[in-house]
Amino acid sequence: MYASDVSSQRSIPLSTRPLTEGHASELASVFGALSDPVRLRLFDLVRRAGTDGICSCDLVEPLDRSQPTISHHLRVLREAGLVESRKEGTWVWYSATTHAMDTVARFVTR
Amino acid sequence: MYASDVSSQRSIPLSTRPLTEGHASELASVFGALSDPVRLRLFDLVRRAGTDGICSCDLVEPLDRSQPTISHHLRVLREAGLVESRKEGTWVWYSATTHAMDTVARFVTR
DNA sequence: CGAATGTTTTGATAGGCGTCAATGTATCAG
DNA sequence: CTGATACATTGACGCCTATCAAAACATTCG
Repeated sequence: MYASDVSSQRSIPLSTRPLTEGHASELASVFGALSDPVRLRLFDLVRRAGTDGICSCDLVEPLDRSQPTISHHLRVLREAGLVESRKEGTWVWYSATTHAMDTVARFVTR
Repeated sequence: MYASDVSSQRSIPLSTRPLTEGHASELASVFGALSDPVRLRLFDLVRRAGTDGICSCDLVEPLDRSQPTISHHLRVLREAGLVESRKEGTWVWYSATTHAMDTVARFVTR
C-alpha cells in the first residue's frame, strides 16, 4: 500500500508541474558546477569583478591551486554557462553571466 | 606581471568580503546535494508536499530507481540539511526545510 | 511467533572528479 | 629568432559517487 492512499490532504502545487527529467538535468549541471569549494570561490571572485571581468592570472594565487587546476575549473564554470571569457592579447578575462544564475534563482525561490 | 596591476578600475564589492574557505565548503556541500538530477526531482517532490511531508514509499515509482537508491539520495539530502525525516510507524515522512535553501538564496541573489 | 511490508546498510562495480606535473600553444619583448 | 609569460590540454593518480542486489533491521498484523 502507498502512504499517498492514506493521507488525502493535498498541498497546493508550487509553480506548475514537478521537474521534468530534462529540466532537472539542466539545473543539476549548474549546481554541479557550483558544488566545489574552489569553483565557488572562483565564481565569487569573477562575479565581484563586475562587467570588466578579471584576468585568469589573478585567480591562481588567491585560491592556492596550480594554474592548470584553475584553468580546468574555469572551463567547467564556462561550460555551465556561469561565466564567459574574452581573450585580449596574452590575457583572458572572465566575467559572470546572468542566465544560469537566474535559472537557479527561479528554482530556489520556489 | 599581473593583470590587476594594469587594470586599475575596481568594481564595487557585492556584499562584504570574498567567500572564505569554510563558507565555500558549506555552500558547496548543499550545491553538491542538488547536483544530481534524481536528487533534484526528489527534493522538488518533497518540497511540493509542504509541511505534511511525503512518504519515502511514494517517491520510488515516480523516479524509476530502486528503493535503496532512493533511500541513499534522501540520506544525502538530509545530511545536507535540505530535508528532514520523521518516522511514523512503518513509514518515514520527509519534508523540506528552509535553512539550507535560504543560504543558497542569499548567495544566488548576490 | 511468523509472515509481510517499509527502510537502511553493505558490498560490488563502473564511471566521474579534483589535482598536479608535464607538455603544448599563443602572444609579447628584445 | 629567442626567451619569457599567459593559458590550455593531456596523462596519471587517488578519491568519490550513482546504482543495484542482497542482506539486515524495524514495524505491523494475523
